[in-house]
Amino acid sequence: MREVFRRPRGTQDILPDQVSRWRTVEEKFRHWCGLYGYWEVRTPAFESRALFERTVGDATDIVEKQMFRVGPPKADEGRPEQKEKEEWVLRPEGTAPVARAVLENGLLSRQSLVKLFYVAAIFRYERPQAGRLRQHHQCGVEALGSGDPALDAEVIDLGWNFLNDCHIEGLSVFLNSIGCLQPECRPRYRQDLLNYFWQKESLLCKDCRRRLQSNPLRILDCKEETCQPVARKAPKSWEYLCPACQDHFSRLQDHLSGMGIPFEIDGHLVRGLDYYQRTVFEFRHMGLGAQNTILGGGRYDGLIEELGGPATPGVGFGCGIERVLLAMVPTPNEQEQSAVIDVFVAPLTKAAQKEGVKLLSALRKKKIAADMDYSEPKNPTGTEELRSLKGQMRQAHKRRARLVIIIGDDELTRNFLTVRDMVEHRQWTVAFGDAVAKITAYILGQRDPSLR
RNA sequence: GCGGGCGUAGCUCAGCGGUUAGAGCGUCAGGCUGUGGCCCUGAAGGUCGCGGGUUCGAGUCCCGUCGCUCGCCCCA
Repeated sequence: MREVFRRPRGTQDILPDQVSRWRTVEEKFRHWCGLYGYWEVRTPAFESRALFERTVGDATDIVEKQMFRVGPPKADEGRPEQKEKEEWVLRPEGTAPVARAVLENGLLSRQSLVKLFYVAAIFRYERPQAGRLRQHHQCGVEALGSGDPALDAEVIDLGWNFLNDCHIEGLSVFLNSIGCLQPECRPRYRQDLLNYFWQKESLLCKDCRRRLQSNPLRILDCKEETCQPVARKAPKSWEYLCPACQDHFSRLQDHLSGMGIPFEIDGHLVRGLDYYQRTVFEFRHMGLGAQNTILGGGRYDGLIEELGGPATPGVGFGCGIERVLLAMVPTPNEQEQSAVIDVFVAPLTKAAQKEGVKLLSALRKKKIAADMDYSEPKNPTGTEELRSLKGQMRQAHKRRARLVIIIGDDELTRNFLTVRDMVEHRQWTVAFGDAVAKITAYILGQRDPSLR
């Protein structure tokens, strides 16, 4: 094979036979969001690099090495008069852009609680593997303006119902609280954790030693064999929660229990993004391989403030659509959803094709799904021949057309059309003049038998 | 950034170091005049990812390279 253009590493072409699966997931998500009172928002695919540095955290992997940079065109690159000193990146996550949009457009000055959802492409420069791509798609929700744990519960409940509606089996909910920024809460915990890990430094992997400086909470999460036992015996975050965080956490658990959502406390669940406070959660699916988190989220009460707005609490989650698709049990009829058409027009000569094309257009205007064969004759010069009737009938059958309209010399000279019902194996003729009306009526009658 | 596996037709894959590299599916055409599903026949389609090496001889062995894939890291 000659050299061809290939899609960029870690991206996917979603071909027609897969698109229906995507649409069902997206439609289910929109449906559930609607029931919970969330409104769709769409933000740009790229944002200021600083937005993510500030919110996600500049010591996180995402900011350190996973952001795709986008810049001005080559011709503009070195120009002194170029004003854009700002750096732009493809969005590596969904929450910060939504928070930015809420703040920038003053949505919270119109109402005290803003509930939004999004479906968006997310970009991260990583080595692809099963369930991990450089461009993936997330559907997510963000609820800003309330710190009530009932709102945390609502968000989790929404995710839970959505994923169950997608027929995902073997889903587990993991929950934790990483406290708040009050001195007696996370900072105190962090300090004790640091003391503990420094004592065990020799037992830690080299990444974790680095994390001692940058992000000690993440050591809890390390999968390295040597770090695991150390992490397991580390102080637990919930033992350090300040009274307010403790109350929040236990009320959330009450709500979830009341909603009948099974969950498990995971003291090692910290999540990689800096903006989280208090609640963090993940929905994991067994049997997805290494990347088994389908949905993840938490509370981010300091985020809006960090962006220069008023102190505003918020909760949300992001859910990986590709991972949902991997986890969904495929329903049998899902594969055979090739487009079914109502009418296939089969002209036998170029003269007949002129009539056929007119008929096609007229039928489609009547909302009848119609098509014909466009394959070019093998001998384009001279002959009047199109594809043989047999060939066209085969096409019609493959397209699962209900009716085939045959137009040949007989039809042309005597002003009628031959109509064949491919299901009932019957055929009849119709005068040219009322062909469109008759065919339309027949198809509508087939679709809804009560019209017959 | 680091490991493992794999690159043969559009797709899924056979192919013990030895002639002109195969199958199934798909595509196209035919099976007497203008009629579909099944069946039968035939055709098109491959520089065996690329480059080097070993050998009388390489799709097959070795090295490199690129790509894909799985895993580590991290995350959805």
